Amino acid sequence: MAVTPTPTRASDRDAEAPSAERLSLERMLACALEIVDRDGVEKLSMRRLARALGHDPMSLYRHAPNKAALLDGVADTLLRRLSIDPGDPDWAGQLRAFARGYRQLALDHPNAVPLLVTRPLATPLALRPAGTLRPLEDVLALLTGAGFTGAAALHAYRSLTGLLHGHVLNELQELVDNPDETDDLLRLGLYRLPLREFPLLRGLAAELASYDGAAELERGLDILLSGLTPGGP
Amino acid sequence: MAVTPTPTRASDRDAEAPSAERLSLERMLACALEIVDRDGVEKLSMRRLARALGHDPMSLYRHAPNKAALLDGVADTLLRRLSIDPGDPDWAGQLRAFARGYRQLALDHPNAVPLLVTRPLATPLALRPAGTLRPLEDVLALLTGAGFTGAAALHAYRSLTGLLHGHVLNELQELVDNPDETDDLLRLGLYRLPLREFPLLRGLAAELASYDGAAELERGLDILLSGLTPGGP
DNA sequence: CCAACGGGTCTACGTCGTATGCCTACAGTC
DNA sequence: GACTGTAGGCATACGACGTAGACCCGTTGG
Repeated sequence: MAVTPTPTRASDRDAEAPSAERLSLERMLACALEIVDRDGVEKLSMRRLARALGHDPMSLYRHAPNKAALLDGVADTLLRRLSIDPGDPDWAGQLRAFARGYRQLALDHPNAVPLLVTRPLATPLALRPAGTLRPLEDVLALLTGAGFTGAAALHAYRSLTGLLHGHVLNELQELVDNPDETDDLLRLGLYRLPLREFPLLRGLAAELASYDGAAELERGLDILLSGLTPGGP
Repeated sequence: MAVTPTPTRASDRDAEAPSAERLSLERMLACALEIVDRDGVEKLSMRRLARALGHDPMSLYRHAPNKAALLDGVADTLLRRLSIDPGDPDWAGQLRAFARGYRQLALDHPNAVPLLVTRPLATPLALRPAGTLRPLEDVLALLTGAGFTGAAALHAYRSLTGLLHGHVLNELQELVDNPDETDDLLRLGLYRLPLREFPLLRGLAAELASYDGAAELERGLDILLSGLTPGGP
C-alpha cells in the first residue's frame, strides 16, 4: 500500500508498451493486418493483438464483439481499398481494373488471402461488412448502367469473383516454396516425390517454376469479358 | 487403493467410450471428417477427436505428427475419392467428370471446403499428401497422352482447378443463408441492408435466390474446354 | 530370459477466447 | 459544484486448446 507497486501499470500517457494510445476499431484492424501479414492468420489472437497495441486483451471487446468480427473486419479493410466507378461507360475496363487491383491486394497480403476467400462462407451475404458488399453493389450499378439486366449483371459479378478467387489461389500456391533455392527441382521440393508415382510432375519443374500470374489473369479476363453481354447470362 | 477407483479407465477392450477400438490413421481421418461435416472445421480439435474415438488425446500423435497434418489428411481423404482415367482418349470428358465430381464433393462436405481451398496455401507442392497430387499427375498423363505439351497440360490443370475453386466458393456462399425462410428477402437477410446504400442488391433477391450451380459449372467448363488445345496455352 | 519397440496414457505448460465485474474519467443535468 | 450516467479500460477467472516429456504395458525377436 505504501509504495503503490502496480508494476504492470501502463497508463500515465504512453509508457512501457509500444503504443498505448486511445483504442479504436481502425487501429485494431490496422494492427491485426500487420500481424497477419507478418505471421499468418493463425497467429492472430486477441491477446497478441492487445499486446501489440499496449492494451489489455479485454479492451478489444469494447470495439469488436468477438474474434470472428475482427477477422471479417480485416478482410473488409482490404476490400475497402478497391473502388469501382459505377458511372464509367467503359464497364469492361472497370472490371479489368478491379480484377488487377484484387490480384495486387492478394500479392501484397498473401497471408490474408485465406480470410478473403473463406470468410464469406461463414457469414450470410447481408450480414457481411459493408466493404465486402460495396464492390457487388457497384458492379451491379456499373453493368445495369451499361444495359445489362439485373440477372446478367449478377451473373457477371459471380463469374468475376469466381475467376479472381480461383486465380489468386492458383497464383499463391506458386509462392509457397522456398524462393532462395535456385534449382527448380530443389526449390519446389520435387525430389521428394517418388519418381515411379509422379514421373510427369517431376519432369515439369521448369514449367512449374515459371508462372506468370499477371498474364494468366489477363487471359482469364479476356475470355470472361468477351463472354459477357448485356443481353443474358 | 482398496477399491481401485480408476473411474476414467477405458482399456480392458472397449468399454465406456463410444468406440475404443484400435487406433489407425484411417479411423482418425474418417472420424475427423464426421466432426467437420457436423460442426465445422474450427470445432475439430485433437481433444474432441480423441474423445469421439474413445482414446486419450495424446494417442493421436502416434499416428499423425500434429494437427496440421491431420487437416491435410482430411482434405486428402476427400480428394482421394476422385479418380481420373489417364488412358481415356476423351480427355475433355474426363476433365468434365472430374469437375462434376469435385463439385459434388464440395456440396456433400461444405464444411470441408475451406480445407480444400486453403490447405494448399500452407504446404509446398511436393510436401502435400499423395491424394492431393494424384489428380495433377493424372491430368498431366491424360493430356500429354492426348498430344498436349507438358506446359499446355500444366496450364490446363491450373485453369481447371482455378475454375473449380472459384465456382465452389461461389456456390457455397449461396447456401449460407437460412433455407427455412421462404421469402427471399427474409431468407437472405437483405432487409438489413440500408436501402440507400444498396438499392440494386436489395432488388435482386429473386435472382440471388435462384442460383443453378450445376448449370453454372457446365457453362464454365464449356468455355474452358473449348479454349484448351493441345498446341499451347 | 531379456531387450527393443510400437502404441496407449498421464501429467503438465503455456496459450487461447471471453464472461463477469470493478474502476476511472468525462458528459450532461440541475 | 454535486449527481448521475456512460464509455472505455483493467483484473480475475474459467474451460478448452496443442503438444512436450515421461511412464507403462504387450508383443516380438534374439
